[in-house]
Amino acid sequence: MSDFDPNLPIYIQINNSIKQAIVSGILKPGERLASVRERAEELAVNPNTVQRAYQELEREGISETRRGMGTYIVEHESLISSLKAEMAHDLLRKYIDGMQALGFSSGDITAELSGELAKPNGLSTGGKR
Amino acid sequence: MSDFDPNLPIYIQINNSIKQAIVSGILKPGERLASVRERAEELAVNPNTVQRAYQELEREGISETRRGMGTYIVEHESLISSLKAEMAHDLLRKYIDGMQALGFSSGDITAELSGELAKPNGLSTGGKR
Amino acid sequence: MSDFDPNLPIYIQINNSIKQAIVSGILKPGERLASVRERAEELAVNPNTVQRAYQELEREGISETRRGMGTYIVEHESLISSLKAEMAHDLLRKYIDGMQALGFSSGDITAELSGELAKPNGLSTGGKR
Amino acid sequence: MSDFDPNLPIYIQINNSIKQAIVSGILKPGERLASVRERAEELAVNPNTVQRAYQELEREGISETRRGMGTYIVEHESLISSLKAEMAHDLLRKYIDGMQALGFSSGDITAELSGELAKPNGLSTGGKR
DNA sequence: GTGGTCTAGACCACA
DNA sequence: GTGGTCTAGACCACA
Repeated sequence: MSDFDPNLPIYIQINNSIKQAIVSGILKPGERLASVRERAEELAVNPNTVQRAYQELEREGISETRRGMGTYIVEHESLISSLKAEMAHDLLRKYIDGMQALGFSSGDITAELSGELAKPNGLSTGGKR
Repeated sequence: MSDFDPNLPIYIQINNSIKQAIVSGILKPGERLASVRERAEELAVNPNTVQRAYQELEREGISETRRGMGTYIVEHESLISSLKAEMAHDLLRKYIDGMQALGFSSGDITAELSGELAKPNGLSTGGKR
Repeated sequence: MSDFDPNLPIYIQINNSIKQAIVSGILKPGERLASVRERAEELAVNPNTVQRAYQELEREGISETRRGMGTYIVEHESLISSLKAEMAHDLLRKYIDGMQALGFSSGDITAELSGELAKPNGLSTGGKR
Repeated sequence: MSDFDPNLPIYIQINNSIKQAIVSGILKPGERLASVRERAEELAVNPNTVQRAYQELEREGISETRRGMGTYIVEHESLISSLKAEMAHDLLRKYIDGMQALGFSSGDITAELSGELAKPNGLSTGGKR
């Protein structure tokens, strides 16, 4: 999984994937993130890049660094759930606004979604960009 | 309207907004785009940046330039409609994939959309990024 | 025939086509060229562009302007034949040098030519760019 | 070697020379190109101009860039050979079409080539444009 | 160091 | 006026 969108900074894409993992429960509050070096190797990316993603995460209050011990996801339960709501709302608005800019009505927007979800493999097409 | 997302190249954002305008009918096939210099001034951006957006557009077969006369949207009607389908599908997949990465089920995804569209001002919140 | 190579100035392409016409006998020494306006209309090009092509032609000693009468091909017979030799040599060197730069041997270069000329429609493929 | 044909965009000439180098085996698949800045200095040209040449190359599927590491020739062996065929055919058609436009017969065309190749220095006259 | 984007501004071919 | 190319040089993300 080292194919990044070249039009978006990689550190932002890494940061995002971590937030997704937290919100979806793959990473739990209090858990330790992979070390910068481990993660960099996995992603075939320079450690500086992972480092920057972790910094952003900390700035957002989602992780915290413990000297010599690594980076941990914050325990703050409500923060996680509000994060989920915020990210979902962001995705939703991007979808709705984008469709409306293309001239789709509310009915169209709902119909397109239903149609796509009804597809046999509706759950796993393409890649997230 | 000169606020660009700092995480995405400006020329891509300009290119995108033109495609939206075409698909939504604001710009019609055969019509002339604003000149590079005009548009650059409007957007408070360097002419080179607008030109790059126009170049991409031409590479995508959406516009054509007539020497000394300006840049025109191609007449090819079917191209416009396939462009609309492609852009809509892109938005849709980004929404679905994003939601699924957050752990939402198909039901949740539909419910969230309906809820948002039902809001009184459901048609014009936030900004398109 | 108004498809010009966008990477070469149009006036040079017009100038070239006139020289070809002279050398191939389509235009004869002493003959009058089409007026700037006529030619511009035929080529769907701005008169200034044709004008510039004619200027170049005169600079090369191939045509001369007679006030109020138009542009005429020079009578100088030897000039025409030397023009033919020069243009042919130019084409030839471009071909040979290009092929050699690609790593072809003299044998290859001859073989490729023979092969192409032996094709059924070997005399009229593609367009001159 | 910084003399460019003023009638052809410099970035196209640079792009061309790289393709020639690849096809003739001077540059091999997988190899790294000189950096934009290095090449710009060598050619006494602005870095932006070299970059544009590299971009075109990438668009043509001939090179790929690795973030922060440089630009590399693609490994795709067949692409190289088809590139060679395409460039040779282009040169050939330009020669044949040009000669025919001058009124030369197929016999003449072949004869001229043989004559030139038979010259003592037939392998290295003039400059490649 | 390496490529990507952007600005500021010049000059050219063409209309 | 209109797009195309080019220079000079800045700043950014990434290695």
